[in-house]
Amino acid sequence: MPSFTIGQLATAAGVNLETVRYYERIKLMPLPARSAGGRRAYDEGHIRRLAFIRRARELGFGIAQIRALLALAEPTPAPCAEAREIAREHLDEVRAKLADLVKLEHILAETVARCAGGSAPSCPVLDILETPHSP
Amino acid sequence: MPSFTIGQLATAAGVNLETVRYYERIKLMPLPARSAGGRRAYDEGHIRRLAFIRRARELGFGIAQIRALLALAEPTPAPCAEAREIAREHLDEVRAKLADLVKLEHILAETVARCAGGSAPSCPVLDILETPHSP
DNA sequence: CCTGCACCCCGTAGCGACTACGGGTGCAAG
DNA sequence: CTTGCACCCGTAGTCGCTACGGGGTGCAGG
Repeated sequence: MPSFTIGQLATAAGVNLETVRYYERIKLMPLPARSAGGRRAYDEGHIRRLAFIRRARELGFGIAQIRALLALAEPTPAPCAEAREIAREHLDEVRAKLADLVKLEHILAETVARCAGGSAPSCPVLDILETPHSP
Repeated sequence: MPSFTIGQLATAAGVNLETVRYYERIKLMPLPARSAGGRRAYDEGHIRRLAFIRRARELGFGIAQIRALLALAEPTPAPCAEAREIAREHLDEVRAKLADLVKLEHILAETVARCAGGSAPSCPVLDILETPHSP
């Protein structure tokens, strides 16, 4: 039975060590066994769970969503519809953010481009900030 | 000499009242005059400054960047080049986020689409998260 | 005049998702 | 045995607000 320290677990899953302790505090990771000296002892199950969490975070899922996904991953009977629903909601959020960011990119790019001409009497960057609502 | 309460200022600039007090605490907004009863008394200059801040926040500038932009906006002959530089850096950040979000959208959309077929033996959503085993 | 109400005062704590700090301890190599 | 790293723990800081609670102020209606 191979056992891992928190540092080994963190490295294996590609997560900051402090973050592992944080996940333990918020009960996203279970309390592991302890060595004689009081150190956390993890197994491969923990590594897989933490890797799952890390991947989900990379994909922008929130902690609450990850909790739900982990709960679905546990029991066997077809949770696919529920998992899809969580992912679909998240996708909607991502698309909304994306749309906002695209608009923002246009405004900023245009403003910066207008600035490139040299020393105008007034600065387009400051101008756009002094003007209420999008041009 | 028209004078405004904090509530009027907040409404005029389209900002939450508590946010105005927060901006005062972090010295983004100056300490205003006070009425006999101890209430904050603002003028149009404050409204313009707060509106500028709000617009910059809408465009995703951070507080530190806004501080820099406000410093540039204050002296009369605005050094346009410096303002452009701040905006250009911010644009780079926005574009980086945008690129990440686009990738994310693809992965999620594809995953959710694969799920739509009905009750598959394994769930694509959980699969992509690299299905771990019981915790 | 008095009451009721909206508005304002202030300090503090909470959000999400970590990250950092500081002082103390376990363990293995030299 | 001693060095030095990895780990232990609790707490506080990050960003940009938002909420809460227990008061005080100012003004209109009765």
